[in-house]
Amino acid sequence: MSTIRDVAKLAGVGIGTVSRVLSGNGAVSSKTLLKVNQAMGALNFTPSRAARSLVSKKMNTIGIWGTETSGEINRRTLREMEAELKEFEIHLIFADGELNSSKYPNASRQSFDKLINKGCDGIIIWGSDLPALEILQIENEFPNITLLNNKIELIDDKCFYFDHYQAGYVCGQHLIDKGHSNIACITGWLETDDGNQRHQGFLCALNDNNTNIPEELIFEGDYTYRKGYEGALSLLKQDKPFTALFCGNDQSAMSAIAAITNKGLEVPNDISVMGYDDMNIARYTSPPLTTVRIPFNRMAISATRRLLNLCYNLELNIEYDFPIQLIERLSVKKLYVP
Amino acid sequence: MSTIRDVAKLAGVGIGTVSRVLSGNGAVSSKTLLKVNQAMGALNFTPSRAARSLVSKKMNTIGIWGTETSGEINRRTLREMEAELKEFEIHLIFADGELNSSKYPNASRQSFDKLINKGCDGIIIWGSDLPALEILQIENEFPNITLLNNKIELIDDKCFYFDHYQAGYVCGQHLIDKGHSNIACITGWLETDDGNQRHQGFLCALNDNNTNIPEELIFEGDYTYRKGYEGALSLLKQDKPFTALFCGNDQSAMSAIAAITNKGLEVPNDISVMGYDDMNIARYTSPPLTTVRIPFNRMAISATRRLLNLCYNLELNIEYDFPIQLIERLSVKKLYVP
DNA sequence: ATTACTATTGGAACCGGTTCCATTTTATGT
DNA sequence: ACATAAAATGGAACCGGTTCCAATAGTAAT
Repeated sequence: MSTIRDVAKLAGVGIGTVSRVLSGNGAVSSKTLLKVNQAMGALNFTPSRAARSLVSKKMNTIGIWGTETSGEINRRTLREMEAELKEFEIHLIFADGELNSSKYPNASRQSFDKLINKGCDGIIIWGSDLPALEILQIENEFPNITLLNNKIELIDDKCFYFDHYQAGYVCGQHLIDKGHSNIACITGWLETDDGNQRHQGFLCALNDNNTNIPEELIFEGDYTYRKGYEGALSLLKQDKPFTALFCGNDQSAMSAIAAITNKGLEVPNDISVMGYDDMNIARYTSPPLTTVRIPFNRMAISATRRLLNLCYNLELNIEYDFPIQLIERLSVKKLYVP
Repeated sequence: MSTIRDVAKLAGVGIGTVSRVLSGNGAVSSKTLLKVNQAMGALNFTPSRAARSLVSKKMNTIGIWGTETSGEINRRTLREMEAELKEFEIHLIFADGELNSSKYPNASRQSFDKLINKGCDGIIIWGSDLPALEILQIENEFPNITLLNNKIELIDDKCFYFDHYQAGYVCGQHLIDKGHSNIACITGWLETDDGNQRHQGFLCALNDNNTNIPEELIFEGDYTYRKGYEGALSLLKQDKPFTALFCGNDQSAMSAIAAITNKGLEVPNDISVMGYDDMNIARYTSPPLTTVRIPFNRMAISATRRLLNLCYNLELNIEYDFPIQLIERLSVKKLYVP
């Protein structure tokens, strides 16, 4: 609990000098530097975050806002962000994601206001829970934000997103390339932008290959295990047979596989299944899951760094381009086409 | 950005009065109360966390330390803790769990010191990564800690753990009750206390029923999908046939099922598999997973509340007893015993 | 009306840093 | 050696709250 004044007294210098040593800014002679460092060591001195924040008007804390902070992928990502911030002694806090803006129209603004005012220096908005207009308003009065997995043209330099449209296209094309023409799908959550994009990209790939997918074989999911399971059962009940199923994420793909298997059918012999995300478990399912890998960590790191640059006038490196990767395993089978 | 002095000026009162209104402590006449509240509203005043922390010497932040902050179960739990803390406007931060004390002998102490000194008012130590002795030392100079999923006799009132021994016993007994006598297992991570306990409890149940499990049918896992998969393959390669497999957690159970299925065997007809944790996905696997549910959320909430009580002199309700729940699904089959 | 006591109120001092300026010390040039 | 510029240093003032005490207003009792 020693203060800068204790250090100054022990070292026989003024408090300004100690402060200079701490920040490394002003000029300090090597002799005094040594004295001060010794004193700090002897007193086990650590500067008070609170006092620093009070004068610097920086909380050295950034917040994350959004409901997408669940899911295995996202947790892995949070870890990476933590690591990135630790170096700068910045804290990461969550800004409750339960407040869904559609359910509580004003809740999001309120929780933002709280954060913005005194809680943290910047916010990473994860996902597209908030309407673009609202985000733009927020950005206007509070420019220290960064978007992760969301895209708004007007503030493109603060957006770190992935081309889900293209990835969806790759998935569709892959199933076509494997000889499938009767294809079903369980979409992601279509109320989110990325869920929509990957679905559109997927449909476009089919269309470009003169394959069309009947309405009955499109099941609207929401990324959960539950909808994956129910979706597969529902699709199987339709009259239209299909040989391949594209799912909006790995979770629904996994439970869809379970449903198919429980119905006595075999993956991939009867039905090929393709996922999206490449979760850890994807390689340990039965059969191992063909999926597409999103470089989520790199996106998150860049979003974090951009925010650090904004908040603390740093110039950390950032990337905006995130290539996808098709991961072929065994859940998609090549159809023999006569 | 308005301060308490701005509010005082606008309301025509002294700063002390505003402070009294803020804290709700001192006596304030209803007239002034109204004036001050109006002024605060007009200025959109929010008190500065930094200034408050500086004088109160509380950071209004608590930390989580431990490698166990991964895994679906744990993430769900973190959410609950967040919610609990939000009410008190306390922030939750992570104290890097990568620093494994065995890998970096001093790293844990160092990162603790940092946190303790100025970072946060209390710490929840999650899991048993740190040796008990070290925890006791820490507790000695820094009493604001709480243990989650770890037990140390001397500070039992700060420990919130689950009786994994008993749960392991229940699992063993369940397999026995279902008529199995040739049982294999893929353990959890035996270097952790809870992994060990559930294994011992499991063995004890078998032993109490005059069933013994040969060395070759015990595969030492580590909770990962990978070890579950490899473990199942390795066990199948042994010469000893078995009809049931107990896994240290759901993740390894799931990948074990995948391995068994990939080898052309059927769960539960050829081999019954039992998990441990009851992850979300457990009911959507094929077959749905028989497992045991740990009331982790409730444990975490109590650990959090206990810490709040310690740090901020509150008296929130706490519970210490956490019953388990056997969740029977379809991955364990009743054997016909002649 | 006066006294005695209680309820309100204002604001100085403080928490532990940073900033900035006046002052002192040291270095450089002639 | 002396003038002068440059480097190093000390500490007051400040950030925005809380705490505490002296001062003032209000109330009841005599």
